[in-house]
Amino acid sequence: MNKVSFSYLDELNEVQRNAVTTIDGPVMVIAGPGSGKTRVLTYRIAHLINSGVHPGQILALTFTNKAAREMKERIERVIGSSANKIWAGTFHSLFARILRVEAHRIGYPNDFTIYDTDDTKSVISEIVKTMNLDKKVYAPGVVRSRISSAKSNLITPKAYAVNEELLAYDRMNMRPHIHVLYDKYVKKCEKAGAMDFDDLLLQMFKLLYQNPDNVRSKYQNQFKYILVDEFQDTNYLQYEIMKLLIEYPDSPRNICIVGDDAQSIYSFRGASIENILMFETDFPEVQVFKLEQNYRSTNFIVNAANEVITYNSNQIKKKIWTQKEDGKKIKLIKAATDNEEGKRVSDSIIEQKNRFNLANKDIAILYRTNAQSRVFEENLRRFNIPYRVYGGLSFYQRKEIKDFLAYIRMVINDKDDEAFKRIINFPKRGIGNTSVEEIAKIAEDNGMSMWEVINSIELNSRAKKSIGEFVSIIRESKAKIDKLDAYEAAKFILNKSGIMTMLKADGSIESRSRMENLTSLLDGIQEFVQDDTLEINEEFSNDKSLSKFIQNISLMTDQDENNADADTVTLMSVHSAKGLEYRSIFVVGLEENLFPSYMSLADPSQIEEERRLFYVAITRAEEHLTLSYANSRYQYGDMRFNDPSRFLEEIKDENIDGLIGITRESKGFGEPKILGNFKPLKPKTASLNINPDDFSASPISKIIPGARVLHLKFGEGQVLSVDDRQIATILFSDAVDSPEKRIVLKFAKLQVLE
DNA sequence: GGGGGCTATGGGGGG
DNA sequence: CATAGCCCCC
Repeated sequence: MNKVSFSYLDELNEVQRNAVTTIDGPVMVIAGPGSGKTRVLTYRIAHLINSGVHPGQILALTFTNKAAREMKERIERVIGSSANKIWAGTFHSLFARILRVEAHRIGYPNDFTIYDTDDTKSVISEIVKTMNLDKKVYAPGVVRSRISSAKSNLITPKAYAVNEELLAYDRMNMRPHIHVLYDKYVKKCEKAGAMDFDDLLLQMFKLLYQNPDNVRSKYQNQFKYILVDEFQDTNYLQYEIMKLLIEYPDSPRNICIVGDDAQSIYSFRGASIENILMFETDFPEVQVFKLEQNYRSTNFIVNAANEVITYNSNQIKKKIWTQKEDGKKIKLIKAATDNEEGKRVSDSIIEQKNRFNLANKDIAILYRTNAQSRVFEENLRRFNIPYRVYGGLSFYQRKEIKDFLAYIRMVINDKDDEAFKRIINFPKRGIGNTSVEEIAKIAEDNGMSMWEVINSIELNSRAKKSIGEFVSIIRESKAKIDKLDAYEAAKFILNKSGIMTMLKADGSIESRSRMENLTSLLDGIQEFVQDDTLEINEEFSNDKSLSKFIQNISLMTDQDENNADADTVTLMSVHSAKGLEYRSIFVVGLEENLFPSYMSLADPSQIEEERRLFYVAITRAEEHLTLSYANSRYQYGDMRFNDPSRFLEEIKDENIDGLIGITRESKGFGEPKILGNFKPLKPKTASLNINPDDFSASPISKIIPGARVLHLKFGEGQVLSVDDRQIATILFSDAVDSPEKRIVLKFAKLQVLE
């Protein structure tokens, strides 16, 4: 029955095997890209379980939802359904889960609200306004990041107020009052029963550190084995939480950290490479395993990665290597404009699919900023290449979804002033800014929530009647949530809110899509109600209330994962590509000011982080790596000109193939004139399967009317005519859209068939 | 006091 | 290009 099999150990190389089987005491795995890190992690967990560890005693922490999901899936494949007993997930989601049970011990309600970045910024703006500070100087984003990094370094508002270094920095930037804002912000969140993303860590720390009712030992006993993925991305606070969980008298200190300093790309949110050094000091008995053999990429790609990273001065010495063949050289696409870049990349994707028999899902386009996706989306659509965009504005960040969720938040936690402000006058019911500010002021002065104010204080605002309407919507909804299941309750609230009525009345295409989104959120809630799979810990699993549903929604940043197996090209930021691999990778927008980002140019350490980011990007590729840049692009509404990225120069020429396509010396405006044929292809174009080795382009002089030719993209065709500009009209009978194509001979790859 | 339209400004990455 | 803030009219 429970036959224990250790056969998976045969699939590992020696270093990997040692990293998997050394289960006692602290272990550090330094894992280069493609070195089988995830395999080591999953097999290590499988090995723990095979060695008699109960799955519920394992805590496996990751940074992104995507990494967590992938880890869980892979563990399940190895050990079966008991995998769902493992505490595997992101720091934020697992700590939120614990705090949902324990928060009352540290003065928070267990059904605390989670503030996302927008909520946080809005709270800060409010404080800046009431303090009569300049909102340009105290931009909410800037203030938020100061507060966030204070929290990440365990600096309380009190400590901040006397920390000369921080104060001096703020004075230098003409923001001497940040410590006051920090203090007020924390108090406001506490009063609203809300935690921001940093609080999920900070309050977890507080819980373990202050140790009410000896709660710490409960979790120390529960988590006998701790694993941390992407350790180079942890911040000080996360490190301290780990230590509280692992360090106690006679602790076996079973902690395994996995990471790669060369892939540290999150210092902007407080991650610190120093944690790796600190770990070696705090756990001197640590056993270190270095995984340097790369199983992912061919040699040209590995070489390029090694070359690029040598330009960084701060790094743990290691060199990745591969036994694979040289493979294809790196391709470079040089475009005149961002739009041409989009076209050439799409063009190149079609060519690769045909020449190398790649599926769409083997291909990913990686960019530095999410805003770059638009041009690629447009062009991929034009070529009828199915694609999927990760990141950017997720489903839960859409306006209509946030509005509806704000209603639900209000119904569940009426102290949630951020939700209150969002919906008090949405849909429009005649309660303007003046009234809202009056309510906010009274709330502030009396230490009440805004909801309490409108329920207890007679306002002289003439919006009184409308406020009454709002109160009854929320009250009636409140009366329902305990009687109905999450789905019925949500449907009731949505109806009451009037959002749907408003959208229906509007009738625009946009409104219709908003209504669809709301309906699909309701579907999601229905699914949640009917879902019968068990969660990690049974004490959490029977709650089907609406409150339970929305509790972790702020943490759900990924887009719907329903069709993860669909055959689509993937578009995403380099950050979210970490940990993934594709047969073919396009890294686009390689220009100074963009990649590396203009934000990083002044600071050498930030340039190094950009370089690590580039390192991450190129090491995602298994066989094909294409780098592209544009001489000019539209940014912030007008045309900008950027130089090619310094990172391109850091790759030795011997690893790079010649240019693809036109080299335009002129940095002119507008569309390049000649770009081949960009009419849309029908989807599911039959792959032509032309072996590139059998293909050799013929000289232009051979392309004459009547000749039979082979084209890499369009297959076999017959030349009808060639005009004096050397443009041939060719009949491709297999082409799905229009069989007749005009081909510019100067750029076309045509082979004359005898 | 509230709502709609126009102008000015800022624009990174993720939980 | 998107959003916030401002002005002006209802």
